[in-house]
Formats: sequence, structure tokens, C-alpha cells
Amino acid sequence: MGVKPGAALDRTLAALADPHRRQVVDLLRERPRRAGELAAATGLRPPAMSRHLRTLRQSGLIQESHPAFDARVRIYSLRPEPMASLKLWLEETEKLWSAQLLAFKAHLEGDE
Amino acid sequence: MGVKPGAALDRTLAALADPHRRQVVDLLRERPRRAGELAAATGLRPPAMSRHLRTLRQSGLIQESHPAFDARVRIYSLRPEPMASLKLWLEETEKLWSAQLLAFKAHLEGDE
DNA sequence: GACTTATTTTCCATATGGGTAAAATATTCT
DNA sequence: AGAATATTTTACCCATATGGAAAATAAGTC
Repeated sequence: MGVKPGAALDRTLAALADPHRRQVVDLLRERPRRAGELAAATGLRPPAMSRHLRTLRQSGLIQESHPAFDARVRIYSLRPEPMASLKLWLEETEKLWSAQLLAFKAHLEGDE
Repeated sequence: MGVKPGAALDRTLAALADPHRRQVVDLLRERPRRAGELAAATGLRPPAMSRHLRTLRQSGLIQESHPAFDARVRIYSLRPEPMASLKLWLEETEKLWSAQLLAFKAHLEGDE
């Protein structure tokens, strides 16, 4: 009973909530990209992008890697785990919600 | 070219990003509830809950209804559409991401 | 070694959001 | 009508987040 369940989901959602970060994820799902490339694509200055990349990294949504040919550049790519958790939560919600509908339908048809 | 695609998703995610609002959604997926009930369940004062409910309503995640027996109370229930959109986005991400993996695998096996 | 490039860190100013308390609305009860 | 109940709105405070500029790192290039 240490960690509140759903704390990870909160961080995932918080990371995805920012439009610029969502844009980054949308770019990364096509292919990995360099930090500078992402800054240019979003119209943000490098510092701003760097901070967004840090929060995305901390949420576990992306990971960083240094290419061998040039150790200055950092390439970012998506990590699937947080998305998978989010999907699970959505499916659980859907499941309970449809149960709710069934109960309501039963109610209309005359329950006791 | 008026509305930026994904603006709705941004509002959905922003609404879900707050822990208290996520808690509300978790409560509502079991069954619809009254505003006061939600405030008590989360430990928030009624004004705070009221604003969260407004945010959730504006994001389209919940809807309000007045019961016939007492027009003072407001009952909130989930709406499935925003969740469905979010799920679509997740699936699209998953799809592109697995395509990325396939491309990488092909690359390892010696492409040109 | 000096210079340029890629990215991050620090500092600052501003904006946004959440919480509380008090007041306002709307509605039911007596 | 007057008191009580359910919920929202308003005013105010505080914490956090975000963007830009400048400085700091780190690593290639000549």
C-alpha cells in the first residue's frame, strides 16, 4: 500500500495533455527523431523542447539514445508501456460503462 | 482548415490529467452520481468539485441531468464519445509504432 | 587550440489552475 | 413567507507550468 495505483497513469496523462508534447508523440510514432528536429517541427525554441522532452522522458513515454556517429545529438523514440497502461484503463472504463448500460436496460424492462 | 485536428483530444487528455477528475471518472464508470456525492467521495469541498465537473462537462466526458424528484440535485454520468476518440488515437499510435518496429527489423536484416 | 554545432540548464516573467471561503441561485420543506 | 438544502459563482491566494534569452556543457570540425 505504498504507491497509489494510477499514479503512473496520472503522469502519462499529464504528459500527453500538453499540445506540444502530444505533437511530439505524433511525430515520434512515425519514426525516431532528433531533439532539434522536434523543436523545428513544433516551432518551439530548443530550450522549450528540451524541457518537454524531459517531462516525456520522466513519464516513460519516450526514451533517449545517442547515435554513434555524433554524440552531441540525442534521438528520441516512443516507448509502448505507458500507452499500453492507458489502453488498459480505457478498456476497463468501457467494460464497466457497458455494464452500467445493461443494468439500466434491465431496469427499464422492469426489475425489482 | 478551421479547427486543428486533435484539439478535442487535447481537451479530453487535459481533463483526465487531473487526479481528482480521474477519480471522478473512476467513480462514474460504476454508476451515475450526484455532485455532492462526488465531493464527499473525493474529500473536496463542493466549490472545487463543481469546477472539476464543469471542466469534465466542457470536455464532453460527462453529462449533467436533473432528477425529476428534486431539481436541486445534479446527477453526472459518463459519455463514451471522448473515450472512444482517445482509444482510436491510441490504436493509431500502436499501429504506426509497430510499423516502425517492422521497418527496423527489415533494416537489421539488411535493407538498402 | 579556436570555432561551431546540438542540447540542456538557469533565470525570469507571465499565465493557468486548484483550493478555500463567502456570496449567489435555485429549489424544497414547514 | 421563512428556513434549510444542493450546487454553482466569485474573489482571492498560492503553487506549478511554460516560454524566451542567456549561459553552460559537450562534442565535432578546421
